Parts: sequence; structure tokens; C-alpha cells
Amino acid sequence: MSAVAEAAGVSRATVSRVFHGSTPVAESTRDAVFAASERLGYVPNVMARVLAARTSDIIGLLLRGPTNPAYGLLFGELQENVSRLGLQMVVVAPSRAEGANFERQALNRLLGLRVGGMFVATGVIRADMLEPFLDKVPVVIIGRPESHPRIYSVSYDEDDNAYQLADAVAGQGHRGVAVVTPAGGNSATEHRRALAMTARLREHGVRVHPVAAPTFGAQEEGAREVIELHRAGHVTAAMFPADLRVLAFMPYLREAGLRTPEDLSVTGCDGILPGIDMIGFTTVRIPVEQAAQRAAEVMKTLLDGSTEIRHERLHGTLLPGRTLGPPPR
Amino acid sequence: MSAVAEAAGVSRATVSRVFHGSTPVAESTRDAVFAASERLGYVPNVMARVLAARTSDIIGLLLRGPTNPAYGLLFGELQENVSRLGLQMVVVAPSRAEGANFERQALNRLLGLRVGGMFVATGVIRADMLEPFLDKVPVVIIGRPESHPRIYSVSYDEDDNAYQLADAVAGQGHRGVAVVTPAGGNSATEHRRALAMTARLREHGVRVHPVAAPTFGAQEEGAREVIELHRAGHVTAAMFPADLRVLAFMPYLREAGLRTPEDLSVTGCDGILPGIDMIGFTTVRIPVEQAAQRAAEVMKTLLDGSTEIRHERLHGTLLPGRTLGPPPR
DNA sequence: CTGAAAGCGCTAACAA
DNA sequence: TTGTTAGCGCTTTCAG
Repeated sequence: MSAVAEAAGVSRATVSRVFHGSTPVAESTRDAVFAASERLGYVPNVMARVLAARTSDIIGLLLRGPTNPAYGLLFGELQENVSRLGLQMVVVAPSRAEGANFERQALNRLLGLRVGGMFVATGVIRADMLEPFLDKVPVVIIGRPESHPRIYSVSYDEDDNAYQLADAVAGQGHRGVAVVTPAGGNSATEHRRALAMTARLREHGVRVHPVAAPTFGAQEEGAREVIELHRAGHVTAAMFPADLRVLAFMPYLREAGLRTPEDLSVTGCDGILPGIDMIGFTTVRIPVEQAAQRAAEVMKTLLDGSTEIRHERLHGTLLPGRTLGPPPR
Repeated sequence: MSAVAEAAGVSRATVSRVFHGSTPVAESTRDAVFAASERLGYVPNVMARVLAARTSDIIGLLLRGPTNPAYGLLFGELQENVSRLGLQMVVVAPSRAEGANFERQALNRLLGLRVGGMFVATGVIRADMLEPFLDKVPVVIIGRPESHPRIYSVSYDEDDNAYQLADAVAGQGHRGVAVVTPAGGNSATEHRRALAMTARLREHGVRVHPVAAPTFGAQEEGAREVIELHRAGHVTAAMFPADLRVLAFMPYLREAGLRTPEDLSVTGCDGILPGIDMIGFTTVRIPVEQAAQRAAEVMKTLLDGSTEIRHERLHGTLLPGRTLGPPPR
């Protein structure tokens, strides 16, 4: 910076002003500074800037499982929206290699960077873990229903998603349906979806057979039970709380010599997977793009001093596919 | 920090030592410091630390298109490997909203953070753009063939991938094949794959019909031409340089009333998409996990002072699927 | 509109 | 093993 200042024949303070200053700078000086920094290849040191300014326009994203296409999409969309608003974004992902409280580690990594705001898109960090930082950093939780009175959240209306699917299944005339139901501790979202599906189906007078799917990460959990239920003539359709689960289920179906929807209808949820339309899943598409946009907008207002806290819920849209048909006669 | 120091009855330097110091600290003092910082909720300021130490163990990842599942997977795997080696990682993604040279912007964001090392996983940043920083920061390019004498790279052997697929297609007895060939400026990788496929097919004595696919992002580019070529009886198979392109092609195929592989065989490349096996694409699976592992290991040695530069190429494995069969008679 | 000077929170010799 | 003392590169009053 001193080099640039010297080359441009001004003080360091002026260089600073040219780059970020609120104070006006003479056109000529500005040009001189830009020219000099260009020539010298000057890249401002963000660390020093943040340290001195005690504030940062870098906002952090705590992202669970970038491997999951739904999170990948969220990342991409947030990035677009955030930079459209003139903010910067860096991302950290928790890693199991970081030990027991690995999500905590990732959170600290972000906090250590003294980000100016935080997006939290992970199921496991609990709201009260964030509490100590609320005074220092605006936080927006994305994708997970949250009702903390001091934390803004933008999430999906999972109940509505489930209802849409349940209505579609019931509407086809199915009277016995398997609902794969993951434990709450593993995926709050999937758990909730499954419960909502079950409730709605019952309202329709459908006989529901819940299938437990306790293990985290084992997407095929419950597959055999579903097949059994079908064999025994108890169900003509199976509802899964996530597309990836349907995907994992298909080989079992094929192995059992069954076809969908002729023998058994199946539905998923998410609608994000590229090619989902090709495979033809009946599913609900969650509005990731919209969530990203809202989250970015909200962050902006929060950074601008707003203190209004809301918990927004976005609606998904039913994606009719060929895996849902009427029950076999 | 001063607060902690005071509470623990030591100097700030000692607090610093307890947290990161190479110098030994008495057990008792260490405990006192930890106790105090726990009580006061002290989170070290990474910015200040980096500024003072002039070095950082945070390594940055410049990631193109997190929306693409292949990049998402790379992100996830890198994160695991990196933290297993005791390093931290932050990620930035270029955003088109950042204007013309948006990749440049993202690069600067990373440089501004004064990361201790950089992974570059994006097709567009040219090696010579990185040159000015090579002295300051070790750089590892991932996924893109690179031969810069000062930049380490870990990439996929795209020629070999293409050969495997071409051999499989030729082996089925196809004598006329369409190869969708994107322009080099858009995706160097896909361009290279297409050229290699073409060359290999020709070695097998196959008649190749290149189909230009100039537009970036329009995955369905070339679809109609392929259909035409088939209609005219020129080709019995179509090779695409990426799975996503195959995916985009399928609706056209269906619309034309054609089936695969009975009427037309198709192959892709990447093998990353969840459900790819279900769809049954014939493709090559690129070894993302292995690339991530190597990249992390290499980064570690580079940070430890190694200066050895190599350009590693990893082999993919053929994923036979049901979209490739013998030509119709 | 611009310069001087005082830090931001921390590390790294150098002494003790 | 610990404290003292300079900074790291930048921002921000406060005067001019």
C-alpha cells in the first residue's frame, strides 16, 4: 500500500479512501492511485482491512454436505444473489475429520474470520449454539424450519410438500401406502416430511404402513420392508421423504422383479437431481433458487441495520412423474 | 485477548503461545489460560493472527459451479482430506454477477484473505493469471490438465477416459458414430474428450460425424443434429463428452420416438450423478475422491516446503450401462 | 479534498 | 518458561 501511495504521490490514507472510502476523493488523485496499483499489482489485504475497520462485508456460509446436489445448488444460487447485492461470500463445510463436534469447528472457522454475517445451512447446529454470536453477527438459517425469536430463517414448507404428495397418491386411489420414516435425530427435514405425509394420508382414509429408516446415510434403509409389504399385498404405493432414497430403492425393486408404477407406485421429494425429469420421479421440487434469493435479500437488510425477525416458509411445486399411477387392480 | 491474559495473570504473549505457540508453556499456566478463555468466551481473531504471523494455515479453494454435482463432490472430498491433514479450508465461487472477469474477482477474494495455499478447480482461470502469486502461495490445480512448469496439477486422464468409451463403442460394432464436440473455449475438458474419442474411433476404422456444440451452458446443443444423422442412417451411436449432455439429449430422443440402445446407443462421461447407475448410462467414472486425496496430500508437502512440481493424471473406470448396445441390424 | 497519527488483535524476536 | 517491544497492512478521526 505504501508503494502505491508513493508511486501515486499521495498518502496511504488516500489510497485507502480510493479503494473503500466513504470520503470523496478528487478524480485526478483517484485515477493516479488506480493506475499505480494496477502497475504494481496491488491486492488489498482483506485481513488488515477487516482488522482495522472492525467490520467485514464478507459473509460466511456454513454448508452441510456440498456433495448433496441440493446443497450444491443452494451454494451456487446464494453466491449469485449475494454478489448481485455487492457482498462477498466464503464457504466452509464441516468435516467429520475434525472430530466430535465438527460442526462447531466449522462454525468457529467462520467466526474466526470475523465474517460480517452468516448463512447457516446445516441441520445439526442448534439455534442455541448460535445465540452467543447473535449480537455480533446477523444470522440467517436456510432450509431448516426454525422458530428462534432472534434468528431469521428462510425454509421450505415441508408440511405442504408432504401434503401435495400425499394428496396426489391418495388421489390415484391408493388405499395402502408405505411411508419411509427416518428418525428425527438424523434428518429433521425428512422426519417431518414423513410424519406429514402419514397424517395427510390418514385424513384421506388411507392405511399407512410406516417403515423405520434409522441409519444416517444409508439411503436404502427400509427398502426390503417396503418390498415385503407389497408382497403381502398391504401396499400399492411407497412414499419416500427424499429423492435420493427413491434412487437407492429402485435396484431393490428391480431385483424383486417389480415395475413402477404398474406394480408399485413410488414418490420422492426434493426435485433437485439433474435428470430427475428423465427418470420420471413423482416428487416435489423445493424452491432452492427462491430460498437463496430471499436469504440474500434478508441478509442485506439485516446488515443495513434491520432487526425484524421472521420465519419464512416457501412452497414447493409438485412434479408429476411416471412413477405414480393408479394401484394395480 | 488482554482480558484473558489479565484473568489468567499472564501476559498476552503467553496467551498467544498457549493457543498457537511453538514455544513450550508450563502446564499450570496453560490450564489457567484455557480456563480463563473458556470463561470469557474468547475466540481468537484469525484476521489479526494471520496479519501478524504473515502466514496462514487456511487454504482456499476456488471452485467453479458448485451446482455441478461433480464439483460438489470434489468440494466435499477435499474438505475431508484437508482437515484430516490438520488444515483449514474456505471456498469461494466465481459469480457472473461480479462482472466480466468474474473468475478473476473470485481469485482476488481468496488472495485478499491471504490464504496459505490455493486449490484451483475451475476451467477458465489461465495458468499465467496465477503466475504472479506463485512465489507467495502454493497452488494446486485440480481436474484440468495443466503443464505449467511451476504449477502442480492433479487431473483426470481425459484421453484415456475417451479411449475407454471409444473402444467400448467400436467394440460393439458401430461403424458410424456421432461425437458431440463443444468448442474449446467453453470447456477445455469436454473439448479434449471429444477430440480423443474421435481420434480413437477413427483408429478403429469408424466413420465419425462430429457435431458442434458451441454454446456454453446449453447442454442440449447438438441434439437435433444427432437425431438427423441417425434418421439419415449415418450413425448408430452418439457419444457425448459429459453425462449432463446425455441427460439433456434424452428428451429429444424420446420425442423422436427412438429408444436406446435399440435404435441408437449413447454414452456420456463423468459418472458422478447420483442415480446414474439407475438411468443406466454407459459412461466413465472419473476418480474425484482420489483426485481430492492427492491434491490435499500434495498441498501438505508444498506447504512443508517441497518444491517438486508434477502433473498427475488419474484414470477413470468404465461404467457399462444399458445405453450402449450393438447397432441395429 | 488530503495528510498525520493512533490504533485494530495478534505474533515473534529478544531479553530476562 | 515468560514478559517486553515492535510491528503486520489497513482504517479513521482530527486537523488542515
